[in-house]
Amino acid sequence: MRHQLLSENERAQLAKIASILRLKKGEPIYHEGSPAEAVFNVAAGLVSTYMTFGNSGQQTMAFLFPGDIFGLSEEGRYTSSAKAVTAVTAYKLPLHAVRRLLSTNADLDLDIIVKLCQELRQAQRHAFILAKKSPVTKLAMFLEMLEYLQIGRGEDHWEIYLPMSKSDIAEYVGVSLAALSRAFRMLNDRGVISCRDRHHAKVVDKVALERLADQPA
Amino acid sequence: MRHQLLSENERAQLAKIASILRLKKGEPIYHEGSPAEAVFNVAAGLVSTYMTFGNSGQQTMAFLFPGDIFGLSEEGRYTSSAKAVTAVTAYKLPLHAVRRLLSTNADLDLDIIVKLCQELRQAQRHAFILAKKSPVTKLAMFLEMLEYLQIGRGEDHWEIYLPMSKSDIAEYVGVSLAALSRAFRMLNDRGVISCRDRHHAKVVDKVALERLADQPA
DNA sequence: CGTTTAATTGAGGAAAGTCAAGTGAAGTGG
DNA sequence: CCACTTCACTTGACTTTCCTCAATTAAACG
Repeated sequence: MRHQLLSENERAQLAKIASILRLKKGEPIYHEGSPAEAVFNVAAGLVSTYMTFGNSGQQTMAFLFPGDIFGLSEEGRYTSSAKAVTAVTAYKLPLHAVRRLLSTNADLDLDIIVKLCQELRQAQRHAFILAKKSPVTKLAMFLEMLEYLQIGRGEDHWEIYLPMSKSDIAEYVGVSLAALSRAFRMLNDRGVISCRDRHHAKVVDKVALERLADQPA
Repeated sequence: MRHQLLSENERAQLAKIASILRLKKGEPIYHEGSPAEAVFNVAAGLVSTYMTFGNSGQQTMAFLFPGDIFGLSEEGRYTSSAKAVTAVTAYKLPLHAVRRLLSTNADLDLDIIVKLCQELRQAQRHAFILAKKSPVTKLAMFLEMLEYLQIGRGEDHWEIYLPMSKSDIAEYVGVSLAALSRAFRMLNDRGVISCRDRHHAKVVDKVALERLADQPA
């Protein structure tokens, strides 16, 4: 069994102070810069956090899967915006209640630290993807990352599940939608992956995928 | 007074279990994938963490200033390599001792959580820089980031101190050294910044710098 | 079944990367 | 104190590649 952030007991405690959110696809959760009143815990579906450029366009900062926590704030304000990528169920935990729980329940701290380390590594992985120049390399790394996370969640992994749209992926890896589309095509044509439909891709040639992901640029 | 990660009391406790490292410029500290035995705390100088590509070249993941902690590991192995960018003094804290301290000293947990949140935001900022396409925008964001950190450390900030070389910056923001050089030149020529020497830059036109940093691409 | 959204594909232009040569500064030893 | 070596950076010419824009096609949704 995989490592759970919270024990059953802890979950029960949190359930008392949490409210349940049910969100439709595309629905906003909070906006960058607005007062941070709560942290969230994804129960089902996919959430993304993103930062908007002053003018237009946006950079996706993270995808949050079931079990993930989001709602990081700085000086009482959210550092990024969040929205539901698919239909989402999430727990909303008021900050004051979380603080109270943290101060009385010492065991919780260690779990939180572990979770934060995971998120930190995740952010670094993301930075690593963004640093690459070639769309193909970015996509290869992204697919490997999703596969890795999927395994970590203990789900089936004979094929990779992609809950988000191609433009969502494009905004996460930092390329244009057109370039991402071409990258997908190239992986398909070369027999590296095989797409059953828009949301399911199977890795056919794992070695080739790794080789592409390890490219310097 | 700025927020300190550790109280004087906590510092004293840590001092007992820490060994002091003195490193020359360029000296390696640990290597990606090697067994993680300790975490480190920068006392003076500048450290960088980086990941190497299978073939050659490397991506700088973070710059660590005095007060920063580094040595993040996953499954007992360091997730990146670390080296001294300048001459460095650092405290080396054996993992077993840190664990013991954490389990007995509850106050420490909260400080660690705060610190991890800071690092997480930092990693996200880095990702944001890497996502930009224009070298000028990347450099502008990098300079703002350094200024911000410098203020956070409570140091003078009428000019920005750049301990690292231009190629170090280039590897952090993800552009070629040539492109970075051109970006510096352009900020200078347009009167946005003014470089006293290789390691000191003054922001002349803060508004223009912000405008450049806020560009979408 | 029609409408809206998502994705593909093509052509053209802008921009950064690479390569390579040259310049400047910093440190070294005589 | 000054040549000499080395390292850090600059600058130019050329090439590659991705982005932009736009026109189609395909898929999802009511």
